[in-house]
Amino acid sequence: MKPGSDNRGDLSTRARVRDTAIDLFGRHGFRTSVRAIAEAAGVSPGLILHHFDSKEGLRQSCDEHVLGKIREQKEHGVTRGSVHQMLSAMAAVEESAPLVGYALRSLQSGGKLAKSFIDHFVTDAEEWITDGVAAGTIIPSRDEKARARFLTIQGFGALMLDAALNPPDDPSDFAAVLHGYIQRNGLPTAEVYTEGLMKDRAMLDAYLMYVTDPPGDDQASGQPAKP
Amino acid sequence: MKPGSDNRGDLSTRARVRDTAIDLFGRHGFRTSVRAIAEAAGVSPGLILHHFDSKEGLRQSCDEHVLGKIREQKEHGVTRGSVHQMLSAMAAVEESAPLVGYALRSLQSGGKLAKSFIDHFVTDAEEWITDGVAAGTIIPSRDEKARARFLTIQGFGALMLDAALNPPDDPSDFAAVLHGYIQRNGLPTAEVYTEGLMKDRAMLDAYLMYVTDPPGDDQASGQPAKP
DNA sequence: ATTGATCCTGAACGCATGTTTAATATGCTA
DNA sequence: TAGCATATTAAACATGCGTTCAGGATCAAT
Repeated sequence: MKPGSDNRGDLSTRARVRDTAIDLFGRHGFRTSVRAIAEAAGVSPGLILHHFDSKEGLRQSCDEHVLGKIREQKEHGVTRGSVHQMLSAMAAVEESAPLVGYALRSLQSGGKLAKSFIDHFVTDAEEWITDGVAAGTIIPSRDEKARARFLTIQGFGALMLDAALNPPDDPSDFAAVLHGYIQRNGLPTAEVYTEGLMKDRAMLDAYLMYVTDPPGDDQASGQPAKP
Repeated sequence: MKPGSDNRGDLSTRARVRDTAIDLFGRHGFRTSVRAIAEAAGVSPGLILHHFDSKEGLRQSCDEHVLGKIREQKEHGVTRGSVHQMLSAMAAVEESAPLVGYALRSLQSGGKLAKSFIDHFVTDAEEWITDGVAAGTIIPSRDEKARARFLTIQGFGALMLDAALNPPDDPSDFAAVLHGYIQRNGLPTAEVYTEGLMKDRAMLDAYLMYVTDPPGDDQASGQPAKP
């Protein structure tokens, strides 16, 4: 039926528009205009809405494609381990760098892809944490799932905020962004995760007591979470 | 000279416009239109630009005011301690809750206020960490300044990302946002910070070796930063 | 070759936005 | 009171945006 697009699969104009959209959205955020995407892709603005119905439809297509590609990379066993390792590896591959940029942007705006994206990495974290605990290299937790999610959110959150505060010369060079982050925070990260932060159990005990016997909704209570 | 505004200090129309701007910017982000702010403040759109020259000028005035108020709160010694503790305390006070909202929004867009805001909290963190180390409750670091910054960025970053991923019923109720965050991540936070994450020093040693003898720019090197 | 579907374009529409402008109201000063 | 600077408004302006529309180009099928 469709003469040019569906049978030729992903090499079509539609795919090209989607890819340049991913690239520009990742580089300059989601406020990038349809016209700008059209010009970069060498098509007319009208065509984009012919293919994707609306700008929102275009974003949805981008979301799906990015998530699919990331899942694909995982299947191929590109990386195992930490968030930053995987992102570094992906950003280093020329082809998938735009995907990383797009994903990070979508994290910032917290859409549906953001949730899927994080869930994906949480699952990943759960796996290598379980392995680590079994191997005796990682301390077990009272709630492994909560810790995996926490570590993932903490990792991405710190990365995004650090990048926002220390914008590199070329914000679209995500390898450089990662590099800068590790340079600034590598040592404290390693320290805190292997040596801990608090010397006694006062904070942890306070929290455990807090959940067992929660006080009123006032803020004058114990000190549940520290930094 | 100015009959109504400057001598009467901060009770003027100009101040009212600024305050409602802070409130709306915090609630709905910086894309809030000048017209919306004008309507909420009960003035005409033109008046806002008469007082602040441009929307950017309005934002700058908001930035200065928010930063000043936060500094003021610190001077009065309202709170000491972690990011979440201080934010909780501020968000609980009806009057200063909008300031928290505005500050978090500005963190997200990473402007100039964001840097000042973070710097402020980093300084705060340095203080209570130094005290903690002196008191023997906090483990010393090889680079105290870097760790203070890291912990601050990690704390804010995790909070912002968590809030973006789990939007509460009323995103403008920042006390609720904080509460939700602590509920989800309080335990793992306490765990990781008092018990650590890694059981052996392999990761830390790998990083220390990494900075002493940095490899090429490939990602196939050691494992500098973990999650 | 004619048809019909799809791809694609260029111009236009409608809307929201930041900003400007001309005019009016207000209140201090002389 | 007269004058003048300031506060304030309502309307218009200019721009960029997402989107629509009418028509042309391209290609498979009859």
